[in-house]
Amino acid sequence: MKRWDADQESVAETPDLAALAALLADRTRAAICMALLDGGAWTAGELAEYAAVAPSTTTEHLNLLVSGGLLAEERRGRRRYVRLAGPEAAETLENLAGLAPYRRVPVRSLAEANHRRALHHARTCYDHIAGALGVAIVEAMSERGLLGRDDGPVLTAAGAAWLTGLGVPDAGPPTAHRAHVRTCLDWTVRRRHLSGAVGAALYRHALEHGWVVKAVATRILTVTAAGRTAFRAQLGLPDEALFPSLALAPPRA
Amino acid sequence: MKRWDADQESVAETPDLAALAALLADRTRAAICMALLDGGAWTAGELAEYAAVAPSTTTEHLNLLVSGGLLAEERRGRRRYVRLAGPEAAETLENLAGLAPYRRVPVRSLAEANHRRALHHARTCYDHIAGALGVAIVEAMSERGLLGRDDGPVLTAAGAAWLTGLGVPDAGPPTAHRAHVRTCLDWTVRRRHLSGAVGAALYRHALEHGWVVKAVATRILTVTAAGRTAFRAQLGLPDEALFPSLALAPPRA
DNA sequence: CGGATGATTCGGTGCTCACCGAAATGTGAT
DNA sequence: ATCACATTTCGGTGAGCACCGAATCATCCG
Repeated sequence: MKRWDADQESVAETPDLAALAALLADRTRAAICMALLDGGAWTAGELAEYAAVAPSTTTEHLNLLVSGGLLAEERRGRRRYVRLAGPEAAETLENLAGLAPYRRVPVRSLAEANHRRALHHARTCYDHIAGALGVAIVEAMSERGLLGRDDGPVLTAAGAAWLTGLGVPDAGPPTAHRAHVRTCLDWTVRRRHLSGAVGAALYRHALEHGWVVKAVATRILTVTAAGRTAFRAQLGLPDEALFPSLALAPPRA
Repeated sequence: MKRWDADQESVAETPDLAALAALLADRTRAAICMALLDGGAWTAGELAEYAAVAPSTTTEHLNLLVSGGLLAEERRGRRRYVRLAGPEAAETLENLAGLAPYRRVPVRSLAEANHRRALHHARTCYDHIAGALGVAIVEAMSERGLLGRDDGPVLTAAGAAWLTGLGVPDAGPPTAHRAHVRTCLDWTVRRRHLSGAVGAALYRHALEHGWVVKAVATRILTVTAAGRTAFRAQLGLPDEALFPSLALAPPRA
């Protein structure tokens, strides 16, 4: 047990909030991170095109994000693949996005408008389901007593039974690093959707059973006919949550 | 139901992550927010002195933070009081701080060293208890089966019974806006402490029963003799969690 | 009514940083 | 070997912004 010595060179450690925030304070870097919320690995070139900046600029941004611990990289041949560093990074991004102000952006083409509508309807959020579909799932589960009331992140006994009945693996015993069940603010609908280990397990289940399919290179999810049947039978989801054409623009703030 | 029209001026909304992050990307503004994590209202002058910048500079920072929605202000006479806008803002800050890298800062005086040690030992985090004491509470509650295992934010039946036995108000039925029980990363100890509505209720209880007292103008909590007795009897907390002099520097990352 | 105090406005300064293009590096394919 | 392709390095440029001091405004106090 050492005592404090006034003459000794002495330092303490504080979390450098500003350093982390500075990583996201740039439009281009923020856009890169939002794109990576699909959970996949992108190459530097893909991100350069997506963000509409020169490849050299992208390199600099990726260097910052990787050394800041937000992104993980993997070099394969002449390619540089980057992805989000982990679930904590993803959830922090989502929560931040839910709290952030909205910005109006012009929609330039019909294709882009359709893309946006599909995103609002159903998409992946790192490793779970977001968008109107994700929000509807949480609300249906709450109504049916599968989740603790409202946004309280509690999986009830009935909820656990429902999951095992579906054949969803138990999400293990709650792991050391990941909260069992969690919700995060959905940035399109401004309501909560299911994340955490249970959210991830449910998404995996839906994929494996063909309830939804994921388009390559985007985060868009499409609900299949089988999926509609399953979501109606299991959770009584309304049509608004099952058909992209019925998804509306988010309510004004 | 309107159809999309290609010629119509058309906009969509995206969360402006960069705008929110830019608010925190500055050292001074980040320091201000961290200071306000004590949950209290500070005047502009106090923050100027705390952050070691000119009053005029502080004004500019506060304008940005308030109009960005992170801070709420209240003008009383010639004073400008600011506080965090709400629990969501506070929890976002805490989570961000937990994910942020550490920065070494020099400790210039014995007083500052003592201050730091006290902060590490026990402090308020907006409206609940953080520091070694807060972490010890979570761990003791987990060991005793009052909280769902590990960091899973589940309050067990035994936990609910324990709280009512203490006379802690039920934290209401889980409110619409606030998660019932939640944990957030403690930036001194890098482990989780209890937040959410239950964490807040527990802190209020401890204050009202004189288990802890809060020093004015800081976030430091001092455990009283009565508090030591109570924490030992109720949770079996070890002395390390009850005496500031035994609080050690955080382990190296 | 002064005089003190807290906060704000404004002009000006220096630094940081996002960006690009051109050239260079390294890897894969022919 | 040679060409194509993905990425990186580097120098330079321009814009944004954190900061201060001096002056001003508003409020409280004697």
